[in-house]
Amino acid sequence: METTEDSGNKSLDFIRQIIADDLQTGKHQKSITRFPPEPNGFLHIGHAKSICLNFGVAEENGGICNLRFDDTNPSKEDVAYVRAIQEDVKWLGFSWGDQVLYASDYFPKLYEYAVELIKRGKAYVCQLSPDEMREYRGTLTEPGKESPYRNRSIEENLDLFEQMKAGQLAEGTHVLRAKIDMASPNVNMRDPVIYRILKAHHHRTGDTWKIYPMYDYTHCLSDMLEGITHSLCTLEFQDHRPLYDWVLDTLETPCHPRQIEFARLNLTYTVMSKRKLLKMVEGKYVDGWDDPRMLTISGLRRRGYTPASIRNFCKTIGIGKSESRIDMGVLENEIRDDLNVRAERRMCVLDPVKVVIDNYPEGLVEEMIGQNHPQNPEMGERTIPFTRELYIEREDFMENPSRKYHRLGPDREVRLRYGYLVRYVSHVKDEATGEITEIHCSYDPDTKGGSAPDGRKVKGTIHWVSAEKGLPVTVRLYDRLFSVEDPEADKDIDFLDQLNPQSKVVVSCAIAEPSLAKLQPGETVQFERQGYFCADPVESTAGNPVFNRTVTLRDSWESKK
RNA sequence: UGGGGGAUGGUCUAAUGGUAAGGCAGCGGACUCUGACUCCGCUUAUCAAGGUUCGAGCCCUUGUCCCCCAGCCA
Repeated sequence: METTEDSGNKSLDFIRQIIADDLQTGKHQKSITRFPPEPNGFLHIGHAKSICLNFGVAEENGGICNLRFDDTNPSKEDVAYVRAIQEDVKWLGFSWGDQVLYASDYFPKLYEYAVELIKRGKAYVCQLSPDEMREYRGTLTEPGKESPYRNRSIEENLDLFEQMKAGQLAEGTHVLRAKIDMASPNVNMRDPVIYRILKAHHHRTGDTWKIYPMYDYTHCLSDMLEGITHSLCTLEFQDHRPLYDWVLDTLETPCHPRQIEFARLNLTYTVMSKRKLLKMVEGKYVDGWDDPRMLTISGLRRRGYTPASIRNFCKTIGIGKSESRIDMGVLENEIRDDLNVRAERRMCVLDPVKVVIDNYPEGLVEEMIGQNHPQNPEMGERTIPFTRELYIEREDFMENPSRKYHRLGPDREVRLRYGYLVRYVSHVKDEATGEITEIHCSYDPDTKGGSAPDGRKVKGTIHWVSAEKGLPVTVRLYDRLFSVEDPEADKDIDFLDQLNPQSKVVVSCAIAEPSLAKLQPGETVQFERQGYFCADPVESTAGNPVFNRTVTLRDSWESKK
């Protein structure tokens, strides 16, 4: 077996080096890896890291990466998850070998290996209760005690194991244990359970099996059976590596995959464990696994994140062995980068205030021309109807603007993007509320399209939508799901108490340029000055699209204020 | 107080005995029909103390702090 010790923390290079060495020495012809999710929940951004790593290194070395479901605990698993996981991996842009693999496909072989273990005197059936077993296991500082059932004869073990398999014994009464060392300083080696009785319906094998193998026993053998060369997993399995190796060594298997560990992903302002995500879904704290606020792959997809942005994110954070918490801003930067080049621009007013162009003819509709992308003429252009009454963003007008404010205000001239230069005339205010209800402007007919023939410049360009031709839309603005950087930092506070009440804001009076009516669900556009918005692929009302905000634009005005 | 890991700016990653580099964040500036994008500039780091060496983030010694492990979960 491999005895090489890890050194240093540069896991990716470490992994690459090991693989390169193994290939060069002829130990392996190509590298075969696997991505082994348990189908007990949806995949999240943390899995994406593992997916990119496993599929990535296989690709780099002309090998393949298997998709294998680690479905050894039927009580937690479901076919719905199996389906969703496959979709998510595909969507991320990866493909596995000829077929999807399942640990449950190996149940017969795994059983044979267990019998072999018993025959070699390396496993025994134990009747200690769970409580007793915990007692016998010892503690972190004290060695365990040997089970009174440890030295049964091979024949008796074989017979009992057969009875377990046949369903003749009750759940919790008997388990099969590896006979290793109850005094091992590594508690994982203190005669770990390798099979338990579970009379649950399995989503693939039905009621065939009454006993199910444990992870530690299953994983190494599954890897071996598939000819996996490098088995990449997260840090918490480091203590399990001796057991992984013990099973393969004891069984003298024809090949022996090498387990290498790396740190799992943590992000600020979110939680990552499936257990917690499940709690949020079941407790209806979110609308489902694909709620756009969730950092699940399907949530991110619905939110408008692209596969490329997630792959780039995984590349940029790297692989290491030290626990870290990546700033959410890194992920957000990746999606901005990607969407900036591919999303078409549109105008949409989220918080409208009416503007009347006093000197613009009533009833006239002019079709203005807007570039779909300011840096890429190949993306074409669209027309935008301009009318006497328009809406602009409420925050684009200020009664008493500071010198640094470049938008509309008393005595100011600004450009309506792709429209006209307009000058402030007056504004109307609701006496009772103090709210501005209407702004009157005059336009310069010589500035159609937005540029002045006399070459005069204006500092501000604002976006607008025709009041009469505009398309009402629903937009959902998302803030971070949690209000604190590390929702799990304080162990006395439940992470659910850290949920951010502002995490979802629905804007129903938004109005957008009419060209948005043609947008397909799932497509993303940039609402100029507002951010990137994805037409919700799940929810959409005919003629009144629902948009999820993917991410905001950076706004230096915000920081200058 | 057992075992296994880890520690480089605010954050993440690189530098394998030879000028501590890059991304994100931050700050300043240029440009701009998006206060976006783009471009330019700047601030900030080797856990500590010893040792080896011409030279140490890297090697050695001793500490400190952090994470994981006592499921019939994975």
